[in-house]
Amino acid sequence: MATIYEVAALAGVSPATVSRVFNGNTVSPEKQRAVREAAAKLAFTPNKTARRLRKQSSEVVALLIPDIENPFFTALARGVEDKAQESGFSVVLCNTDDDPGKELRYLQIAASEQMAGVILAPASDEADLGAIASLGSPVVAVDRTTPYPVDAVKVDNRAAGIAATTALFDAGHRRIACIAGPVGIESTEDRFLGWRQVMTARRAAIPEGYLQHANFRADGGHAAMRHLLALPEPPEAVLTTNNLMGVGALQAVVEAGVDPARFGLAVVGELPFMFLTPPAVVQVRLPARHLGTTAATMLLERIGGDAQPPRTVVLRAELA
Amino acid sequence: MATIYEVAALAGVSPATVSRVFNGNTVSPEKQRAVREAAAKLAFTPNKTARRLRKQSSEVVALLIPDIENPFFTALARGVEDKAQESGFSVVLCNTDDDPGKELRYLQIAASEQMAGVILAPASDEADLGAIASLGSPVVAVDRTTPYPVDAVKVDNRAAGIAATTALFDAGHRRIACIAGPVGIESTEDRFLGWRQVMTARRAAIPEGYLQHANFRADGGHAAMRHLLALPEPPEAVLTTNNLMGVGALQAVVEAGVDPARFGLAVVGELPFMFLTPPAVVQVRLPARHLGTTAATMLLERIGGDAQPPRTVVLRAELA
DNA sequence: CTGAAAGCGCTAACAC
DNA sequence: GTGTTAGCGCTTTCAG
Repeated sequence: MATIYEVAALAGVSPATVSRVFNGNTVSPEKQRAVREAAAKLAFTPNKTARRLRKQSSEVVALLIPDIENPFFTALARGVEDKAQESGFSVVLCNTDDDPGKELRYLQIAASEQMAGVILAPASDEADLGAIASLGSPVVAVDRTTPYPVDAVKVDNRAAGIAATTALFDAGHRRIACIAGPVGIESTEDRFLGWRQVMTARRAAIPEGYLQHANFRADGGHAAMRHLLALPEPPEAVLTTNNLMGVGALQAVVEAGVDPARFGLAVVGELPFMFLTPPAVVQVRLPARHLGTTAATMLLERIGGDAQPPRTVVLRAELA
Repeated sequence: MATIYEVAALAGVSPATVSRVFNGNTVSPEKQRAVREAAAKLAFTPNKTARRLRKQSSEVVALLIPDIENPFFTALARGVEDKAQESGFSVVLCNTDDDPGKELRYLQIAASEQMAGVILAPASDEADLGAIASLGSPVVAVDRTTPYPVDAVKVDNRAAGIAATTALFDAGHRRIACIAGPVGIESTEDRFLGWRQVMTARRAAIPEGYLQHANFRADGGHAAMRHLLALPEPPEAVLTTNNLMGVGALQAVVEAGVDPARFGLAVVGELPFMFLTPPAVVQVRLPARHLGTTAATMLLERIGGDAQPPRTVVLRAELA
């Protein structure tokens, strides 16, 4: 790897001039050319590490999400990467598994690698953004918000819950249960509130046991659905507040020998590669990728020096 | 962010000693303690950038894959991240979209960021590993191999094709078509060869048009399947050589009003979240995550100085 | 076992 | 417009 000094020597200029050429500063056309030629000859690539040490910042952002294998976060990640890439940024992927410890460790790495910024789907309200924030690196929260005054991009979860539940009503169902995520997680809580709002507005009873709190994964949805189906008066329809629980719930329905197309299953989120026909599951599509691009855009603006007060942008989910 | 000098001053030692403490070198217990205390008090985290500049290497590896939204690569990525994380490495995610240009650009970034290594699912045989290799950074190819003498982890694709086709035979099908990926891609080519081998061995005819080459995505599989179904003598079963084409093919089957459970569809790869019952699609599970952990393990060994000649490890796929 | 000092490659004042 | 120079924070000889 050639250095700026070797290029300078070959081009007959000073290192500073080489640096200027590669940073778009004013340099006379002749020297400009000489430098470029020399650089080409030596296959010179500026050493980003040295630059980073000097400038105290890099073209790398961290993306902290619970699990890249959740299709929702996969799409989100893709959106982030696309946008970052466009602006010459790289993104380092961090699976937190919703573990505050892992999250914290990654946040520290982000700081010590002087990453330019962080996009974070907080594992908990306790996410300690203090360290990274005090460092001056911008943070944007995605999918979930945090108590810290940082930018955020989220979905209108309440509306999503309402849309899904309404669709179930419109399909003729009345005895509608809800499989919600763990208590205390904002996104799922809001979706559940949407469900309850519709139920109340439509004067539908909510029998004992119709609200299930499950873990956020497929096994949680599966167990909850089995439980619901075993009730003395089982529901005729169910809303799950995220995609993975929907997967588990659907599995339980199928296993129970119930025709999923007759049972009313609605999920907030997408079940990728669904082939049941006619569409047996009501899905409220979350704009996952768009969430990612939006978050990345905001982060890049902050990195670019934008200093307006923290914004929260809310994206709408869409029934489909 | 406190520096090593501030810690040194507070602890009453030299910067070198602080460095030694944080690098596990021999330091007397008392100074050891003094340094740790001072570091804790100042919330000191070693600056990785400075260390990297000095040591000419980092704890970051690049992962270049076609598309994180392909569940196969999602799982692979998860495996890589898990393993890397275990050893204190971060991974930067790069979607090449099978575009050699993008691939090259990322490879250059990897070099100029002095990343410790690269895990690459090569977009093409032309992947220019020269630059990165000459830099001394290890590379391991994953899923697909390359002409360069680097480590590789792949699947026994021929066996996977054989297993899938055999399963179709065993289910009673004889007129079996194959939707293969683009020509020239090793993995898909081997799977297709597995199909042909079984067809020949079993003396099954391969009518005109029963071999379709499609792009690697769902729309490719969809179009190919429509084409097959429109044949004067359509096949009674079809093998697709990757997951996404399988998705498209299944969609086409369903759209054509054919019961997928009666039609014989086999795919090399996994269709995540399949709920058709009874299992309507033969799937040959690819050990995607394992591919990732294996690749990461090999890469880390190389980074650790392992200098044995390049190895290729072949993982088996499993029918399920 | 420990300290002093010399860089790693680059950028940003500061002079000219 | 261009060169000189002083670091960015760390690791690593080299002495002691």
